[in-house]
Parts: sequence; C-alpha cells; structure tokens
Amino acid sequence: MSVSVRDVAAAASVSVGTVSNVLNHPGKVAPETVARVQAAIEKLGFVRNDAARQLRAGKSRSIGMVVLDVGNPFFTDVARGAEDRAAEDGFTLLLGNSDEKLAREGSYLDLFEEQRVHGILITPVGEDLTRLGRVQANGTPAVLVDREADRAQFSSVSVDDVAGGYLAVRHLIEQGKRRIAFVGGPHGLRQVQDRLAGARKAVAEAPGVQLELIDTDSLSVLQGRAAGEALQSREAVHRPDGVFAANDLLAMGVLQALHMLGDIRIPDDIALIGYDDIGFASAAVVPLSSIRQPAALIGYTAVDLMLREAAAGAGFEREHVVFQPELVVRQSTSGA
Amino acid sequence: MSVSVRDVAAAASVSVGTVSNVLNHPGKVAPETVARVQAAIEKLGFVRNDAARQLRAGKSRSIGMVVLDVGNPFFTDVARGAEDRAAEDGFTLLLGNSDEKLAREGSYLDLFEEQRVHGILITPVGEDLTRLGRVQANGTPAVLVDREADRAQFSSVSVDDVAGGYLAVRHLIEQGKRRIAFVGGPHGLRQVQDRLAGARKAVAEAPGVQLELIDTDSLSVLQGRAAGEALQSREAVHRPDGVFAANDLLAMGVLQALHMLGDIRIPDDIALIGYDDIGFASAAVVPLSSIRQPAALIGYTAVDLMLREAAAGAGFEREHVVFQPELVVRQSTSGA
DNA sequence: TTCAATTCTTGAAACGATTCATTCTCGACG
DNA sequence: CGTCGAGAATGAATCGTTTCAAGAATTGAA
Repeated sequence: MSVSVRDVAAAASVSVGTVSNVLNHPGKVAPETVARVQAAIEKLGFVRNDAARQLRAGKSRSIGMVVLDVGNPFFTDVARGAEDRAAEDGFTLLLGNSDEKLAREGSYLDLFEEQRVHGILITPVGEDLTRLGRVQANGTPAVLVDREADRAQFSSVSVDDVAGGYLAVRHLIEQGKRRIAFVGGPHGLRQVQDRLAGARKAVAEAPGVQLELIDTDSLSVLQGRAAGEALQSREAVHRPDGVFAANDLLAMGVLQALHMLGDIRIPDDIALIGYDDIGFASAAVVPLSSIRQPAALIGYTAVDLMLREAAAGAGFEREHVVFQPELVVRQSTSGA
Repeated sequence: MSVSVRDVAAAASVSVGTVSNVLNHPGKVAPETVARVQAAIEKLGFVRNDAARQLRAGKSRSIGMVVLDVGNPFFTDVARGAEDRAAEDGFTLLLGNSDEKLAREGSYLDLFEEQRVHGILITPVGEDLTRLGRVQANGTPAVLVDREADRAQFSSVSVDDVAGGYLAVRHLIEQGKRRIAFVGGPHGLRQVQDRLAGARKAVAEAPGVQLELIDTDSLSVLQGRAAGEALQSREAVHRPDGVFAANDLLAMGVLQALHMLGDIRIPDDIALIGYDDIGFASAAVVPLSSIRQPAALIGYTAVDLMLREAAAGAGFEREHVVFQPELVVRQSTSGA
C-alpha cells in the first residue's frame, strides 16, 4: 500500500542505502544519482515513515509540552515562543492541555514517554514531581515552565511570582485601598501560592491593611465571574476595596460580574488588578491593570534549556532562569 | 538503555509474544502469568515504544489538526471539542498552527503524513486543495473545518458564513447605519470571502447603503487596531457609521483604536460588530456584538466525521455538516 | 601499467512491538 | 486407555528506515 524506500530503490535502480543517503546525506551521493532517486521519489509519491525512522533513531524529533490551560492566552503565547525555538532546530512541539487536572497531565506524560519525545516542558499541576523525576532519570530532559522546584533536579524558567504578587498588592495599597481580597485557586498551584505570598508580604508591610481570601476551583473566567457575583451580592460595607486576581482570566470574570450586574464603580469602589497581562486585558470593559510576564520569551528559553540539556547528556548542570515581572497600570486601578 | 519487551519477557520468564499479549489482549493470558508479567513491567519501568508499535500497525493513534491561528480563542475552542471526541476513542490530537501561512500549513501536512496520522482536520489557508487531495488519496481521511469545498472530495463541517455576514450587516442597517465598512483580509481566506459576500447581499437589499472595504493582512488584534487608527484619523464625515469586522480579534483591535485614541462614541457614531463570539467579546471595553458559531461542536463533529470515514474506508460517502450562525447583540451595536 | 587514494554504492543488520501459525498441557469424554 | 479440544505459551517473521563495514569504480601519480 504505502511506498517504501525499497520501492524507490527499485524504481531508481539503486540500493536502499543510497535512497536513505539521498534523504539524509545528499552530499555523499553523486549528483546524477541524487537526481534519479529524487525523480523516483516524486514519481511514486514516497513519504518517509516517521515511525520507522524514530524506531531506528531511538528518539523522536518532537518536544512535548504540557500547559495548565490552552484557553489562557498566556500559555498559548508561551507555546508560541517554544514552538519558534523548537523550529529553529527542526523540532516539532506537541502541545498537551492538562486543564489543571493531575489525571490529564499524567496521560500526556505517558504519551510523551511512549513517543520517546526529545524532551518535556511542563507547568506541573501539583507539588509531587517524582513521576517527572523518573522520566528525567530515563534520559528525557524535563524543564519546568513558570515554576521553580528542587533546583538540582530540574532546569526551570520562571517568573518571580512572589515579586509579582507583591507588586500588584503594593500598587493597590498605594492607590489608597485598605481591604484587599485575593481571588484565586486551587492553592495546590504554585503560581497561586506564590502570588498570594507576595500579596501577604505587601500587606504585612502596610499597617491597617487587611487581606481576605476568596478561593476558586480554577483560574478561569467563569470562576472569576462567580467570585465577582459573590462580591457584588454583599453589602457595600463588607466588600473589599481592592481585588487582586491570580490571573487575568479570573480578573476579567470578576470585572464582568461587577461591571455588568452591579453599580460598583471601578476603580473607585473596587480597584482590580490581574496577572499575566494577556492581550485582551487592555481591551476589557475597564482596561485591566496587570502584572506582565514575558510569555513568548519564557517558552523560547525553556526549549533552549531543554535542548542544551539534551545535548549535554547526563552530568548536566541544571540551569534556572528567572524573569522579573512588571507592573502595568491601566484604568482598573487608576481612575485618571 | 531503554527497557524492551525482550527484557520484560526474560525477567518474567515468558516469551515476548506473551508480554505483548498481556499488553494488548490480557484476556488471552492466564491470570497468574499476567500478574507475573505486570510485576516485571513495574519492576523494570518498561514503557512501550510507540514508534515500534506504529511501525507494525502501519498507522498512528493520532489525529492531526491545522488551524489558522492558535491565538484565536475560536480555534482553541474548536480544538478542545475535537480533542474531546478524539479522546473518546483513545486518539490524541496533534495541533498545528499555520498562522495563515501556506508554508507552515505545508510543513504540518508533511509532518502529519510522515507520522502516518489517522486523519487530518484542517482549515486551509488557500484555495488550492490538490495537496490535500493527494494525502486523502493515499488513505488518510481529511475533513475541512469551517470551510466547505468540492463536496464530493472532502467531508466538511462548517458554518454558513454568508448567512453570518448577512446577519451582521443587516443588523447594522437595522440600527440605522448607512455607510458600512467591512474590515478583513486576506481575501484568500474563504471565511473572509463568504462573510463579505453576506455583507454585500445585505447591502444590496437596502437602497442607499454603501459598503466600503478596509483590507487587513491577517485576522489579528494588531491588524484591527491599525484599521481602527486609520478610521479614527479620518475626518468625521468620511468615516463609516457601521463597521463589520471579519472576526472578533479584528473587531477588538478596531474597538481599542476607536475607543482609546479617539472621542468616537460606540455605537452612536460608529456601531461595531465582530464574528465568532469569542469569550472575551462580552468583556470588551464596549461589549461586542458578534456572530456566534458553535466552536466546540464544530471540532467534535469534525473528528466524528473523520473517524467514520476512516472506519468506512474507500467508498465513503462524504458528509457535510453546516451549522447556522447566530446573531448576538451587545452594546457595540445597540446603545440601549 | 600498477598502486594508492578517493568517491560511490551496496546490502545485511539493527531498532522494538505485534502477529500468527505452531507446539504444548491438561482434562474430559467415549 | 486413547483421543480430542480448549486454553496457554512460543518464537520467527514482519513493519520501513538508517547505519556501517565492505566492495566497486574512478582518478591521478609514479
């Protein structure tokens, strides 16, 4: 059914080895032979069988990536950066979506292992990285994205989320806000923990400022809207006057709820700041203040580290790149 | 280096065939043997080599999908639906991003062919589908997504874009708008052509209404912003009073430009409507009217058709599912 | 004319899982 | 007591590509 090198070899009256050389080391083959083989390939419509190729090579030309949420523009931006770097070296990016679920994350890791992927980029759902450690021990380099852990074991590319949380809440406090609410969850996510830790730090430095936690099940617009509705249904005096959402999707949900259902003024009654600075943040009902992370660069760098680790082999010194987040002020916190 | 069935077989004192049976047809193996083999698998940390598996099987358990823009939530929603359907049958979705570029589309098709993918879902960049036809002829079913073509050759799942364009512009006209501008491009994209055709139809029905075309290089927020800035810099009398953008990203860009840079009132001075009804549309500065498409369902259905075609084999009667778009009115066209 | 040095080409041996025709083991039944 | 058959297990052959040691052909120098 499918055309193989054998068929091409026969059609061009050469050996299979020569066909393979034309494909992979054309310099080693006489020009006219190359032409003849290529004509045969063209004529027969030969397409390399990647499975056989990989079987022989022992490793694939793909890189596996698992993100928390493909619906979040932040992660698609990271993936884009990763894809760019991968393409530079002829690698393909396989993108998996864990949806913040351990089970889905696990099944992508299974898949990637079975595919003998060249390396793995992952934003892990939980704290437990033993599974990933095992993969790594078997020779597949893994790089943590947007998350730092056990520095000796995994390379990582991250942004200082504690600093980001601090920036966000300090900014709210500087705007005169005193009753701050942190909207986010699940708390198993390191991003959530760190951003909250930064928030706590900023609050601790400012006497008289209170911090309230409003938990969500995930970092989605829907969850944000639910949180916003909860706030909106409270009596005005019991509402916070500043809200820090763990990411922009949540923030946009909160914004929708507050703005559309209620008569709450933003930022006068409640100031709102998000995290990630996704492209849509600036186009929101009230343009959203946020903490910017260099998404594409994170992805690019992660693949870079991974490829370096793969090339270096066993005794590789793990690297850790930490970017600094940046405060972006828009109308949702600054009425002017 | 890597553990193979052979190693497992040796460790469990059985033959390789038995190990394979434990993996694939556990019913054919005596329970105690299954246990022994599984213990060996566990102990050695055996992971199936997918390349070898595929080589033998001749086809992979993956489905390839090429979309125009992963940054567009519409397509990630479609992909999500596709992934769901694929997962139901144990397939994996490989997601490629053509970025509206023929070259990138081509390299994904190459990749998918080499991977002997089970089937292909694609929103093609251009008009020329001969390449895709060849792939299809080689036994890999291809389903067109959000695009209908040569009905005998490819199955397709689409939305009636002409109807959608018609709905959008008729709505603008009903709001009393008379000088309509269509923002979109490149015109090589069928989506753009059809939506424009619908717009033309609506304009043709309404005496005295003019249609102006504002071309863009792609369907992105950035391009939309450029178009919006161009409009904004015109003298008021030369501006359109209704704008139909070929998708929501463009519309949001236009909105940003008009709203932030200028003193143009929306919808009073200019009414604006987009297409796709992405989640962010309702959270825009001015909540955006749009044409809704059942994104996830489109993806789900596309995989469904593809799997049916793959199962049926050669003499398969192509199917064509066409969904109807729906007008969603928000403040950007209806001041109330 | 011969020999050495290049430059090309060859074809068998891997890679690792799956398949399938065979062989082996029991137990039941006549 | 011999035979038959179901249930288990076996292992060689296979998928299609790449690699690599070895052979063939060509060139130039002596």
